Amino acid sequence: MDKQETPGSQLLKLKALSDTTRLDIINLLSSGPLCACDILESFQITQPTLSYHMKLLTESGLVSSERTGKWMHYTLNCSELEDLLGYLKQLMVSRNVPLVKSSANCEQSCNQTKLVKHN
Amino acid sequence: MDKQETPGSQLLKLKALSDTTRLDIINLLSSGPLCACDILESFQITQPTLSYHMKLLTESGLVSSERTGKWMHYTLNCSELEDLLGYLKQLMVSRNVPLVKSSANCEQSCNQTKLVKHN
DNA sequence: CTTACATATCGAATAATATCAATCTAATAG
DNA sequence: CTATTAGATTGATATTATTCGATATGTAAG
Repeated sequence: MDKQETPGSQLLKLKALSDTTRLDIINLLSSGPLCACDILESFQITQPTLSYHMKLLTESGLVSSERTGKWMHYTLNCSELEDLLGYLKQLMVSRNVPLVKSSANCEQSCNQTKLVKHN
Repeated sequence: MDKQETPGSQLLKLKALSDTTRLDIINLLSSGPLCACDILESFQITQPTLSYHMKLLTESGLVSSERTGKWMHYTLNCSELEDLLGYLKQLMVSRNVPLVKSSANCEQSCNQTKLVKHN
């Protein structure tokens, strides 16, 4: 019943990155760790909203958090980003493994390379 | 008023990839071009739904479409994927450019590297 | 021209996300 | 202990995405 997650749950990361605010936060963190108060200043959002976004980012693994006294420090987790990169990179290596069941309706024509004409 | 797009509109691609169905479609296409009818067979969705997803994928640039008679052929656009990869990769190169305005409230403490203690 | 088939679009229903004000918790300072 | 400050959580609401049935469009075949 669970949604089929891509290996290593890359989908979660992609979801985390698919929002302007969060992508901007990732950009900020790419320059080094920051505490929530600093991140908050860069955006026109309220503190609860930032907290919500940081939760999604940390849950995706892309960002790790560490408490230092009252402050939360957020760090970009490069190894998880690398994993995502690896996953996406692998999509570009044409695997030539027919993941598609042979077609039923347009059998003799579809499912070939683009040069094949449909009768 | 427009949402600020990341360079080259990578956000659109990330949004396109942030859905299980679409990510699965991309996976299918990574093995080679396919027509809509073939893609449709791999999923438990209706034809209009597939059409909707293909629209998002092509609008993001990640997939290009070509009509051959009645059939639509969809092809993974590797160069656009490469662009996205490049964008994400660049996030891992610590730029050391302070994109954050110097903090106002926790001035003397936050906004430093993680080793700095907040007094 | 009519039919059949592949895909796209429309409109409406539903589900998932994002946002905020209010409140809570944890940590430090006094 | 009390007050203060940084963040998290909650509940309500607004916004956006996803999905489908119905229908439209485009293409080829008869």
